[in-house]
Amino acid sequence: MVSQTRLEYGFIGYQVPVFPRASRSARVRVPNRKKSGNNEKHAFEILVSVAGDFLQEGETFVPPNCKKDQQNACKNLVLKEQEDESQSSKCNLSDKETYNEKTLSGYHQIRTVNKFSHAPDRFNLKPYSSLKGFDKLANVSGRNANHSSELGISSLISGEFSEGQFEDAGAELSIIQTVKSETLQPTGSLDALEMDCKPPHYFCSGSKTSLFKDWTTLGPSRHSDTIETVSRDDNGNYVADQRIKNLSSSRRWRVSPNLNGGASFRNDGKRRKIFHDGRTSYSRQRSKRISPLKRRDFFNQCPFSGSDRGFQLDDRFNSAADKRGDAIRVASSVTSPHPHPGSRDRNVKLRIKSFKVPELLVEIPTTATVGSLKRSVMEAVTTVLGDGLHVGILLQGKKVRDDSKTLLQTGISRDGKHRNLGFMLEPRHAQIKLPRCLGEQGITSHATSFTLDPRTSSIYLDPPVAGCINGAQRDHHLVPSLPNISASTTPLPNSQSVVSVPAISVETLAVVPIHHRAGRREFVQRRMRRPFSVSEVEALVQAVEKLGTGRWRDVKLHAFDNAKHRTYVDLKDKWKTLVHTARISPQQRRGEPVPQELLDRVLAVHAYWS
DNA sequence: TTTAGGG
DNA sequence: CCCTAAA
Repeated sequence: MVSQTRLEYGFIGYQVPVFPRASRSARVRVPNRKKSGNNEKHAFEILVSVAGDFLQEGETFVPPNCKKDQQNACKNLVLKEQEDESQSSKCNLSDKETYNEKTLSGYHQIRTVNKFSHAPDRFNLKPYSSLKGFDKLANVSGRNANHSSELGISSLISGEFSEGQFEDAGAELSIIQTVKSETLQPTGSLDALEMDCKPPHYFCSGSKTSLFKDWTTLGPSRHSDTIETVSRDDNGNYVADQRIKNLSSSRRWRVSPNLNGGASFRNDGKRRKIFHDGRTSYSRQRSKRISPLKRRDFFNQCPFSGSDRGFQLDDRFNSAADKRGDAIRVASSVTSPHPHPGSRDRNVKLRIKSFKVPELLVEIPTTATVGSLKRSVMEAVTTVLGDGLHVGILLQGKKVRDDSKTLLQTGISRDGKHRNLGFMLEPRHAQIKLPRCLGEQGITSHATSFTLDPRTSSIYLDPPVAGCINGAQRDHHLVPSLPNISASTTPLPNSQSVVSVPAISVETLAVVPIHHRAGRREFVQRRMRRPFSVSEVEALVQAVEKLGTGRWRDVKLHAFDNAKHRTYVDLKDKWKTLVHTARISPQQRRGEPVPQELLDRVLAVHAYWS
C-alpha cells in the first residue's frame, strides 16, 4: 500500500453558466509540498484548470486576486490565443456557434486557501460580476438562457498525492469525471450513476446539446447529501480513456498569467507551468499518453532503413501510392506545404521511404534484455526525432539552402529529374555534442559505449514498433519503390540484420542520443554513486571550517575544483550527511568509517555556523 | 547559477 | 543522489 498524503481543495457554489456543461467533480492529484508553500498557488492552478473545463470556447477565466493591469494582460493573452487558434483552424470554427469568437470575462472570486493545509479546504467560486458575462454568452449563443442559470453545481477538487508517483508514473495526475450535485440532484441516483459512468462523449464538443438536455430534464430537487461517484484512477481503461477525452475537452479553456505578476509566460513550456501547473501537467500527461501512439504510427509509416545519405524517395505521383494514405501524407507534408486543392498537377509528391538516424550512443549492460535494448534504441530514436533534428535538402548532391525558393525554382518538380533529391536529418543545433564520457578516472572504465553507426551496424526493431536503422551501404539514388510493402508489418528486406551487442558491462542502462536534448528526464540516467573517501571528507571539513556552511560554490572551488564529479550540491549534500552521521551512534553508521575526529569537527563547525 | 531543503 | 523552489 502506498501511503498517501491527502490534500483536498474544492470549490463550491459554482454558478453554472447559461447551459451546463460537464458538471462534475474532479479528483486531481496535487503534490503536497510543504516547503515551497505553493500549495495555495498550486491548488489554485488546479482549480483554474478544472474550471477551465467548465468554460467554453471564448470564455475567460481570470485570476481574481490579480491587479487590473494583470487582468487586462490576461484578457489580451486570451484574445491573442483565440485569434491564433481561430486562424489556425478557421474552417473548424466557421461551423460553430458565433460565441466562439467572443470573449467572455467571467471573473471569479476565490477564497484564499490556507497554506500547508492538509485538511480539506474549499474555494468559493462565484461570478465576479453577477452573471453578466454569461448572459452575454447566452445572447451570442442563442441558446435558451432560462435554463439552469441558477443551478448551483458543486464541484470538488480533491488532491491525492502519492509521493514519487506524481512525476514519474505519468498517470497520476488525473481528472476523473463524476457527478456531484447539491442543489441539483438527479431524480434517480441510477441516472446519475449512468451519467457518470457513461463513456466520455460528454466531453466531446459535439454532444454538448445532449448533455444540456440531460441536465435540464433532471431538474432541481432538494438540497441533500451529495452524490459522489468517483472512479478512481486505478479503475483501468475507462478512467484512462476518459482522461484523454477530458484533456481534449480542456484544450479549449483559456489561461491567464500567474498570480505572482504574470511575468513568466514565455512560450518555452518551462515557464508556462508556473501559472496553470495543473493544465500543463495535463498537457504533459497527454503527450505521455498519446504521443507514443502517434510515434508508433509515424514509425510504421516511415521505416528506417539503409540510406547512407539521408532519405530515400519514392517519386511516384498520383498513382496507387495515393491509396497509402498515411505514408503519402507524411511525404506530402514534407514536400507540399502549400498544396493547391484541385490542382494536383502542380503538386510534387515525394515519399520518404526510409531514412537513417544520424548517430546514437547507446550504453547498456550485458545483463540487459534484448527487449530493453529495443526499447532503449526506440527511445533514443524517438528522442532524436522529437525535435533535435531538422531536415536538409540535397539536390544532386548539393545542399539547397534557400528556403524561400519554390520547388519549381529549385528544380524539384514533377517533370524534372529529381532523382538526386535527398533529405538529410541534421542536428538542429550547430554545436555537436560529444558523447557522454562515463569512464572517469578508471572508476567506470569497464563501461563500454558504442555508437550505432549506420555504416557498420544496424539494429532491427520490431516492425510494429519501429522501422529499422540500417547501415547497409546503399546507393543514395532512388531505389525502386518496394511494391506494397507494409512498413508496419514487414521489415524491409535489407534491414533485417541484427546488431550484435558488444560485450559491455556497466550498471547503467541508458541511451544517450549524441545530440541529446535537455529536459528528457526519462532518458537521463542517475549518476553513479561515488562515496566520499576519508580524504575527501577531510578536505570538505577543512573547507567548511574556513568558509562556512553557506558557500558551497566556494567550497567546491577551494577544495574540489579538480574533482569534476563533485558538484557544490554534492558537497552540500555530503555535509548534510556528515552532520547526520556525526549525530548518530557509530553502530548505525554505514560505509567507510569516518574518523571520529573528523566527525567531531563537523559537529563543531556545524554548531558554529548555525 | 547558486542556495537550501525535502525526497 | 535527485529534484527544484527561491533567491
